Amino acid sequence: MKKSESIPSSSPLADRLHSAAIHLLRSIRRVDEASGLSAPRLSALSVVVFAGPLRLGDLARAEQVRAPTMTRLVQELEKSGLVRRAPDPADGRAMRIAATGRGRRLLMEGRKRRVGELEKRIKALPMADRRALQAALDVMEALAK
Amino acid sequence: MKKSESIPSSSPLADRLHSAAIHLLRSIRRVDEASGLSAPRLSALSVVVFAGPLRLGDLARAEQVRAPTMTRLVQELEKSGLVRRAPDPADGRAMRIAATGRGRRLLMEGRKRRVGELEKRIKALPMADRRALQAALDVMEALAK
DNA sequence: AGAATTTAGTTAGCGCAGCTAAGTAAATGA
DNA sequence: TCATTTACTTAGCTGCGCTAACTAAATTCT
Repeated sequence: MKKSESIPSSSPLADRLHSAAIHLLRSIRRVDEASGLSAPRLSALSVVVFAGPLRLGDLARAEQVRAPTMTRLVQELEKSGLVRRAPDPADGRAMRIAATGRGRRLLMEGRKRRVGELEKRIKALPMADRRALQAALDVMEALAK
Repeated sequence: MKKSESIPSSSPLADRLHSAAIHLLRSIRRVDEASGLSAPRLSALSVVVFAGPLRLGDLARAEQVRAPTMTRLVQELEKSGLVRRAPDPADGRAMRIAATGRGRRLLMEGRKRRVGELEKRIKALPMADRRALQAALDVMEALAK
């Protein structure tokens, strides 16, 4: 999934989009590590921070992973003191996940670093390219369902 | 990294792009599995198919992974009969990786399936959205370096 | 030419993320 | 009330990424 010019024109859009997403994420991974959190943990933490306290199942759905996967992610985040788990007062089976102050802080810093790298590259782009990216984002988010 | 509307405007472009890439890939992963190959294997196979026979190191670089990772990926692809390894006649240390007929065939089918899902969603988009996506792709590929 | 260094790839072994299957406990409902 | 469903956890598997350490070939330097 590399050389887009060698891929015939049958479905190049989907193909290139897929490829671009893979390589974009791979190229950012290094920076992610600087925060001490992996991409999935950072992503989950981000949802907890921005989507407020929420149930584990909802978090799993938001992140498009199964419950056991999210259980483990949350356990690690909790061990690192970034997130707190409390029984849902309304439902004895459920757990409510909330960000701690430290979690909030670390996310912001991590986000700055991680996204800073991307941001740096984006800033180096001509305005037209930036606009193109901007315009495509809503579409991509919709595609990801 | 979910609700873009709750993220302040400091660096929303990079942030949203990152998030969109993550979720896009996650949403495609299921389909990928239908081919029997994981995303990394499919991606590597694709490079071998389209970028012709090439050395393992070059393949690793193209896929932005380290040599040992690529060694393992190639071993699995070879075990599945999708790829052939042969000593490089020009360099006794190097291995040349080439796709087999089966590899080529499977890639095409897999690509159709995998990308077919994306394609389906893309086809459902208004023309303007498709154009926006198209325009952003070159930019994204450049960003991924 | 011969020794030292560099380069290509492999092996070993680790951490982490995804999954399914199976279990517990609480909620729902017949 | 008893059965079923739902929410989460535990156990255990596969696979991908990495680094460190190794072998062997190529290259470089006397």
